[in-house]
Amino acid sequence: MEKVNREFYNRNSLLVAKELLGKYLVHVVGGEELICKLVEVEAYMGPEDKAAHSYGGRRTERVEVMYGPAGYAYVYIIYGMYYCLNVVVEREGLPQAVLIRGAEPIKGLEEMSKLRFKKEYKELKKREVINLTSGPGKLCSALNIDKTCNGADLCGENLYILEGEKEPFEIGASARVNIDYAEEYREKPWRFFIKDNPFVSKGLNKKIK
DNA sequence: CTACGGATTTTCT
DNA sequence: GAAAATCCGTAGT
Repeated sequence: MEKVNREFYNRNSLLVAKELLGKYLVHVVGGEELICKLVEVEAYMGPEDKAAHSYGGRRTERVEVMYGPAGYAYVYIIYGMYYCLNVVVEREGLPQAVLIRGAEPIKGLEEMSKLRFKKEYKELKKREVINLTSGPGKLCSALNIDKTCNGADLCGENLYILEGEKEPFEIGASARVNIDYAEEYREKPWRFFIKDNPFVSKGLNKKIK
């Protein structure tokens, strides 16, 4: 399977977000490949987007990596306890990113289970299986993604994205999650997901029209 | 299955 | 000092 190249990332966040669905996220941990299929993402559009960390061109230590070239990881701590993984997109100087919100475990299930619940995969309850990677903080825990991954080169050997299978699927769109502060950008349909996939974090019921 | 509140600490004002 | 791109347990329907 082919690795996604830098040109893919060097485009508009909305475009990249949609095309990331169905691709495989890989993190090599202790020599083993942990692999998940991306099923839910959100586009953050940079300076114009009131929901983005880089809104208004804000440039702090935390968001610095978004100002660099495309194809690098932006990892930050949320609510003091969880990590969120983003893919930096667009050209250098234009700070856009795609938040990875949900994924389906493909390979390395035992290791993911231990990282997240400290249990064997077969010991997991149904609810726990779904909770392995069905949220931004959850998938970082299962894939052992933390602050040390901030700035990682996605065109490198440790953390990267593969093209994935060419199976067709339907894409859903909705408003982004937990950005009530973003005023007129709150309702923008910039969250994308694979319809009917159980590892999508929310919106399986009423929110989808 | 939905709703709510608490946990916990980095980041920025 | 307040907010934050979240998660989990508990209680209720």
